[in-house]
Amino acid sequence: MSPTPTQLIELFVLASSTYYQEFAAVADRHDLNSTQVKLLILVREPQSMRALARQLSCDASNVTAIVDRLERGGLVRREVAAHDRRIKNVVRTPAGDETVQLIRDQMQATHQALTSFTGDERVMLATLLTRMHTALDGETSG
Amino acid sequence: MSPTPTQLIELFVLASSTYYQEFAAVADRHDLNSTQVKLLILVREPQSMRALARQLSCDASNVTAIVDRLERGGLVRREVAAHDRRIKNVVRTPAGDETVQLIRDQMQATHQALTSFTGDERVMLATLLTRMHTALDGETSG
DNA sequence: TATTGTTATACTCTATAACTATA
DNA sequence: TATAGTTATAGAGTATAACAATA
Repeated sequence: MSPTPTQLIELFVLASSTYYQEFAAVADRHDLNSTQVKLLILVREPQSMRALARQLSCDASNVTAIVDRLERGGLVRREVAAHDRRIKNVVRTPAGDETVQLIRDQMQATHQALTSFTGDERVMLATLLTRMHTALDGETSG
Repeated sequence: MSPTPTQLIELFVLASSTYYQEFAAVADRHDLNSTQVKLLILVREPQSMRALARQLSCDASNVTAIVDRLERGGLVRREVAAHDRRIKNVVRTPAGDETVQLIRDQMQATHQALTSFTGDERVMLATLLTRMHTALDGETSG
C-alpha cells in the first residue's frame, strides 16, 4: 500500500523529532544541552570560536557562553593561536574525548535503529535521503 | 557504493534539520514561530488548552501565551465549552484557516522534495522511516 | 581600519508556583 | 478536593551593540 505524500511527511517529521529528543536526553545525562554536545563533537579538531559560530549558525557571543560552560566542566580548553593572537582555538581535553565517547555509546542503540538495514536497503535509504536533502537545499537557498 | 552507518545518520540529520529550518522560515514570513504554527495546524478541530499543551509537550502556561499571540493576530479565538465552563476551546478563525492554507502552499515545494519519488521508492521510504521510528520509539521509552 | 573574542543587555521561550473559577 | 486556565516570575538561550586586543 503506497503512502500518501502527507503520510510520508508525517513519518519523516516523527522519526526526526524522536531522534532529536533522544539526542537531547543523552546530552542531559551529562548535564549538557544539545548545542553544547554539538560543539563538543565539532571540536574533533581544534576550531576557532568564530568557525564554531559559523558551523552552529549562531552568534559568536553565544559560543563564548557555550565554551565557558564546557571549560568550567573541564571538557575543553582555550588556546591562543600562535600565528594570530586574536584567535582562540577550542581544544578538547581527555575528559572531553571521554564524554564524546560515552555519548556515542549511549546513542548507539538509536543509531542502530537508523542503520539496521540490509546493504540494498541502506543504499536505497541513502539515495532517498540525499535526494531529499538536495531538493530541500535548492528550496531553502532560493 | 554502500554508505557507512555514520554517513547514513549524517544524511538523516542533515535532511531533517534543513526541513525544520524551512518550516521555521515559512512561519517567520507570517510573523509566527514554529510552535505557534504547530498549534495553528493542530486546531483543525477545536481543542482545549490542556489538550494542546499535551500535544506540544509543553506546560499549559505556555499555551496561554501562544494562544494570546494568535488571538491578537485574529487567527484563533477562545470559546468556553458549554458542558464545562472551566474549559476553553481554541477555534481557528477564517483568517487562521487562510494562514494555514498559505503556509501549506509555501511548504509545497519542500514537501514535494520529500515525496517526489516513484511508487516503489515511496513504499520503500515509508517502510524504512516507519522501521526507524518504531525502533527509536522502543529506545526512548526504555 | 578590519577582525576576534568578550561583555552588557534585552528579548524570547519555557517551567514552576500561586492564584481564580469552576466542577 | 480536583481540574482548567491564567498570572507572576525566574532561568536558559539567543541576538545586538559596544568594547579591548590584535592584525
